[in-house]
Amino acid sequence: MTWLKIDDVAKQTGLTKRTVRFYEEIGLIDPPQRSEGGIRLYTQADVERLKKISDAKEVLGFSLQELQQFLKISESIERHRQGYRASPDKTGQMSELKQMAEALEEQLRMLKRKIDKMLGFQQEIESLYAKAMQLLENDRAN
Amino acid sequence: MTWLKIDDVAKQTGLTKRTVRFYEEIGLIDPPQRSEGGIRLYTQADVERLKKISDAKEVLGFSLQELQQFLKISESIERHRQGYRASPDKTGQMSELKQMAEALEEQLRMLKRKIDKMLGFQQEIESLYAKAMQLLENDRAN
DNA sequence: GTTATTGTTGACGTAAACGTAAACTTTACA
DNA sequence: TGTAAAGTTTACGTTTACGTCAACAATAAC
Repeated sequence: MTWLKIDDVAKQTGLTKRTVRFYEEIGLIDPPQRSEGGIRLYTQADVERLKKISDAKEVLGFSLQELQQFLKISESIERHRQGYRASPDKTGQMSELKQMAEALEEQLRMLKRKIDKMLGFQQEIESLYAKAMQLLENDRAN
Repeated sequence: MTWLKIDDVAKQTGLTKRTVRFYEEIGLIDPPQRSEGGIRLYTQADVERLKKISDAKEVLGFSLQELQQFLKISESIERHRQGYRASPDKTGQMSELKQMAEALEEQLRMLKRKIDKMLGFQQEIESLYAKAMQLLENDRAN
């Protein structure tokens, strides 16, 4: 296992060291391993998770709170899947799962709306770009 | 011409009255007409512009500064098109236009990247949703 | 083995994007 | 025409998401 220190992580993710520590502070990522002296040691998996978080934040426009929510949902479903929490509380699990499913449906609706609007903007920008090019060509013709 | 007051605008756009005034304050929208007594009077066009701004902010994740930049580009191109600024400074106009075109290309690249990542997330969420449904069905079978 | 890096924990600072409260004016309407 | 509702400005408050010291500890490099 090859360990990474916070500066490597920062370089690989594009986040700052401060941000990485901050994400740990607010519980967005689990506290990583530590060296004897107390220095944070990350794995490549940690880096991937951070990359994903960074992407999700940038692309989906999620706040860090929403991201926490979303990550909790994913993990909860994975946990259910792996049979963890074979708790006696069947009914509780069921209603929990239903809530997750509803939340996911909501996310999907949101995403689709956003993608649609993005495609709309893309069209618009392309049209603007075409107009700009046309103007430039007209000028060139003189 | 039928005038709208700020509360109507707020309701139509989904923004708050404070936000509408704030956008005016920072120059994101032009100051609207005023009544004799000094009350802001908006047109439907103002509402549409605000809706667009709101969409762009939400969907593109632009900061208000970036939005200003973007709006300036659109307007600048429209102005060029309509022959406004038939200024004697040909060369200046050209290089301005070139800059706009480059900025637009940059925006397009960014948009495409975002759309791609969004589609990726959509896949992922759909897969999560499928897993959740499967779990629910398994439970139902008991 | 001693410096130069790099890391750690506080703690306070800050920019963006509004929210909120106060004090006052303008409109709407019964 | 008087009063409630809606609007205005001014100004300070708040939340989010980090940035930026400072003071000290641990590693790395020579």
